[in-house]
Amino acid sequence: MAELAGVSRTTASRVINGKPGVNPQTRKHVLDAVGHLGYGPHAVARSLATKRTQIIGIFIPTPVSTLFSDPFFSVLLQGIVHAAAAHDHQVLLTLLPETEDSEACVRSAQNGYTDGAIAVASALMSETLLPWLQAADFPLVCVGRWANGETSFVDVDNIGGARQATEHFLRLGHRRIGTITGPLQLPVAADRLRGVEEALRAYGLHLPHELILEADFTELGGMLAMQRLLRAKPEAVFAQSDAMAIGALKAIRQAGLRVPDDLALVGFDDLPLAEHVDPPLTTVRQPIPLLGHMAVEVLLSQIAHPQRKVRRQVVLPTDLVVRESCGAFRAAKGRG
Amino acid sequence: MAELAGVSRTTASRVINGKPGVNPQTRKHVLDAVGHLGYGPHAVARSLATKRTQIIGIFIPTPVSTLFSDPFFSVLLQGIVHAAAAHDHQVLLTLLPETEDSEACVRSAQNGYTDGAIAVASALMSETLLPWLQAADFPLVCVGRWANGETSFVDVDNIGGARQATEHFLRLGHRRIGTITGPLQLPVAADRLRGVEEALRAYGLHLPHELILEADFTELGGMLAMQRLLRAKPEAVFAQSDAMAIGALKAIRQAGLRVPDDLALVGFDDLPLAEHVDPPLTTVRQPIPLLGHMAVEVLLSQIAHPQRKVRRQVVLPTDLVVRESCGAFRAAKGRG
DNA sequence: GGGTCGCTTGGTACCGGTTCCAGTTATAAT
DNA sequence: ATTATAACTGGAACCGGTACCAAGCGACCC
Repeated sequence: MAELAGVSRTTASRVINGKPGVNPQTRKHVLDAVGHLGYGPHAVARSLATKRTQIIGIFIPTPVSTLFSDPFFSVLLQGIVHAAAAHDHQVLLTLLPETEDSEACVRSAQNGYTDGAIAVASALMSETLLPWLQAADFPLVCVGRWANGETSFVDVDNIGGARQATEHFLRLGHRRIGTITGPLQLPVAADRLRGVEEALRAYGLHLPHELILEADFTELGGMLAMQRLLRAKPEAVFAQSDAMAIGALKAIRQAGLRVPDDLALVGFDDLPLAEHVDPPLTTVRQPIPLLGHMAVEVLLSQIAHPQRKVRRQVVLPTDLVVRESCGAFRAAKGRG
Repeated sequence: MAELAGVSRTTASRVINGKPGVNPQTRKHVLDAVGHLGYGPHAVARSLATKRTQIIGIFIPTPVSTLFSDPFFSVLLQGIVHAAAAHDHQVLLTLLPETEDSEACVRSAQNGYTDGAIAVASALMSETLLPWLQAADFPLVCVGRWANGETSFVDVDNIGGARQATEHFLRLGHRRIGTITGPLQLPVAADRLRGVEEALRAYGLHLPHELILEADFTELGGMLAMQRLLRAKPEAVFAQSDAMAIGALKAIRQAGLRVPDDLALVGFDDLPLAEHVDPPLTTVRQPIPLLGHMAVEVLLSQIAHPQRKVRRQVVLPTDLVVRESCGAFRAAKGRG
């Protein structure tokens, strides 16, 4: 122990934590000793005493651990890790075990290593785990809107983003607009659908049933949905994710049609992939790193003020990134 | 505390850890109490006593934290997290602060929260941090070969993979083969270059200087390198990463040439992106999730047997994934 | 010169587990 | 009946820090 080199551990503790009320000479003496024998405080012991670990958890239900290969998640994670580091916190990846006993699951997650946690919204999460976590009064922030008003969340403006995409189509002259959605029981999918409907309604249009295809956010799902959607002969298609848009692209090409000449296409996310496909994908960009930052901010403020029951709910704006697949450049050229 | 519900905490501890020597009736009694008041052991306190946290760290120097958006890293991380979970461990993401005082940096990383760590090889890591970590006798496994023989590592067979790609070109009849490398001071880049040279040598050929272009593994770097490489008029090009191959693709197209008709191209990694570009990229696949698994296995065995100084070094095989960009299908069609 | 105050410092309990050892009781052996 | 032995349980120390409180000490004031 460092305090062998001079003083009592109380004083050593004061020096190391930079607390006031220590003689400058004593302080220097302690710091010398610290430097001399390469001492570093033992974080675990400190946590036990202070009841703070400076660690925030990320809860991932095992069944959805394919999340990792989702670029959305990667970028989100990067944002979270950076924001956490800026606040002197570390990030613990916690895989929630697959079990029907969600109470035990929550207990194991809330094992004391984390001061609070961030969870990515998913059907699984919301149905089984969230209620327990809330009941345990554990600081938690969801990424993605969560229907229950009790929980803090950060989200992007899904309704607005979908509306932007749809309005873009409408301005380009398209009227028969189809959409490929995610699982509609997820708020994110329902919101994006609603955005499409709102934009159409503002133009006095409505979205007929046969132009809505429900899929699962994946590329394969997008391809299958597009194959069915083609029968309804849309002029333009808004896919709720870039992955589905890319699947749709394949289906369209297989059907012998061209994008954007025969069919305009817009995605959602702005994955790095989006600008590399052929044609480059017009898409709705989400400020994902910012989303991660906000999640950390909200979580830390909740940890710092556990008594304050205010749950903060943050919604960030989206941008439409216009590339080739929507046909806007071609239309402009034709006009100009 | 749970032991208020019956017995001493010693006995409670025995029950919870499933140790022998407890009366079945007492055991049941304790378990009832545990279930009744929703008790879960406090991981931090346990760690303090046992000196084991069941957490493995992943060390990421801040300057290279763009790693997160690298699909290689995402998949690796997924493999690590899964393997760790299978051994009842969690994963802590530790961003190493940017500072020239690498000793302090290492001390902060080795703060007691982790039983050991996995680090992704990088120039930065190897030059400054690794020596300290080794000196501290801290269980550490590198992903990517590390020149110093003292450290455990897991890696893929970079030499073999590059050889596979080159032999593929040779079998297709190409003789003037160019290559775009990563930073050659990294073992991974040097190895892949060596694989190319070995394959050529087996055919009695050698690699002239003007056909080697050093880049930085990124798409932009690949594009710039390809622009210069085109002057040497290669028939086929092996890029040491898919990202660079994609950059090369752009440069080739800008130059008015077609792949694979005018120039055959092969990458390395098999990113998800690889099959979506046009033309789909022939590439050398790395077993990345397996790499993560092995890293965890090696690390845990090292943690379990700290006295045994044997550093394990694992090298996994690679596969050539043949798609369109190498021209093999076209060649076969032409022949058949 | 004695009392108060402020600055520094050390003593001690505590966080919530684990571990070692001693003690208690029941059972078996002599 | 007495003692050895085994099975079970509890007491106390310990892991390495932090927090609270008391005490030592010189300066200052009256």
